[in-house]
Amino acid sequence: MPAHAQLFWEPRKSPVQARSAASVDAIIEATIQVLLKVGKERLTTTRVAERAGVSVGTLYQYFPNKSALLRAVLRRHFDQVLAAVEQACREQHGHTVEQMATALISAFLEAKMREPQTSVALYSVSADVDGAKIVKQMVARSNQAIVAMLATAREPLTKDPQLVASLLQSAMSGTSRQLLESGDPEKHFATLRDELICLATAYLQARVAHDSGPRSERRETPRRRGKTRRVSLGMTKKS
Amino acid sequence: MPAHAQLFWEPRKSPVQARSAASVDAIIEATIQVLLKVGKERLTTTRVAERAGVSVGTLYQYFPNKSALLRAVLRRHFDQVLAAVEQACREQHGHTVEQMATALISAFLEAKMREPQTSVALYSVSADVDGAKIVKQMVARSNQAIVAMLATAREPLTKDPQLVASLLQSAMSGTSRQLLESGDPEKHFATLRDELICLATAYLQARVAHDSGPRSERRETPRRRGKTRRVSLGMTKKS
DNA sequence: TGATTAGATGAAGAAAGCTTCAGGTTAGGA
DNA sequence: TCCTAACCTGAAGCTTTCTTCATCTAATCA
Repeated sequence: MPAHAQLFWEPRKSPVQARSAASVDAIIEATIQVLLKVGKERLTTTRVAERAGVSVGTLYQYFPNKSALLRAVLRRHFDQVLAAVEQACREQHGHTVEQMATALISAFLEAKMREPQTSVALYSVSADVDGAKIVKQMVARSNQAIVAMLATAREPLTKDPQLVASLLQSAMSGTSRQLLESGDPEKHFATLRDELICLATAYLQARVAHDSGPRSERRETPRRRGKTRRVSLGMTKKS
Repeated sequence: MPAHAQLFWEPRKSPVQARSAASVDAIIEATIQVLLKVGKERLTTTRVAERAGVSVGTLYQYFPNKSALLRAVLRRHFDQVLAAVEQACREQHGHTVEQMATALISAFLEAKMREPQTSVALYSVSADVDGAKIVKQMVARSNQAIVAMLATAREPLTKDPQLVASLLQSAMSGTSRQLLESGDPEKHFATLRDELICLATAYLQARVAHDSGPRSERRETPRRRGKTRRVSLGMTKKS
């Protein structure tokens, strides 16, 4: 019985020597490569191991099972996107909602599109590993960042910031998914991004001061800039 | 060799007698029930068959394999949602964009939420069966309907209708997904729906010609409009 | 250098589920 | 009634992948 806490989840063993850390990384990298090469259906732990240049046994020394491995890959991916979003939000404190929308959406989409193939492949993986749970955590943190940013907007929001952030989030994920699965993400990237920015901006400006009318309030159309495209993903909190 | 065209895809055999037609339906129904009861991972063809009250052999008489069965279930689900969307779009011809947004979103969300559990479960199924392909077809048809509707709007669009429809679509799917996976869809339904309507309306109005003075019928809320800030991040797009 | 722990290996055990097919039933026309 | 086609049955073959574990090698430290 090993001494190190042997919890039955994620990393089975924590790297102590350098080589092991290298293995873990190689394994995760290999997983993505195998995924892209043979697809989710034919991704086996053995294949991943050999691609990583280690044996299956080694793989199982760091990941209790295939599922955990896949989850680790997912987490790493989302972490990268989240980091981009959080940074963008931080940088926009005190700006206008339009600037915020632009920065937020640009950062998000760009992060998601850094490796389109991978992003797409991970959608399918997500379903096999309760990815929804991971996504939920990420979305929660992402929402936090967005809410914090919106709170500092030049124009004060009239609506529950959580709700607004949630909608933005939904619109972003929806659009990015649509984009990624459109067959040729690169091609529509700029168009969709600009249109999404327009959408977000219009929405935010509709949720800014100018009265407390519940909704459906007729608002003058926001300044037009950028083009828009898709939407998706949402996150609700108890109001 | 059977006489009936034995193409190697979807329905393996077409019902001739009444009992077989009943079987097909029972099988699809059973699939959903098993899915909800034991989850995607433990859904087996045998289990589906016994739940449907037939034998596995019968199942395989109508579906070439498990995948095709799942695809059939997916299709049926999407068809229902699509039907709701198409009807709503048809009914809104000639109305204002706000009315359109309201009707479209209400119809879509309501259809998706008719059986929340099922909708959620199908997300995971989708990944195992190239659901993206099916979704793509559905989205295409849905987009058609939306574009056709927008073309008749009281306020003419200034942007590529396809693009606008696409964004709306993305925003809707994104939000509905968020809603469904939020743990308690019922609870946030109304809130998210209304907010999404606000978002869509704001967006559409931003994509409408604001200069055409002709009576626009909608005029309430003569609030002060213009503090439109100028801020322009490098975003100049060529129209 | 020797002892001890970390890390690596990979053949093989074990489990499962998909799919088939040879043969039995039922419906409906002649 | 008889016959044929449509339809149903379900045990078992077949394939495949996950995961283990006894054993070996490489570091680290005294």
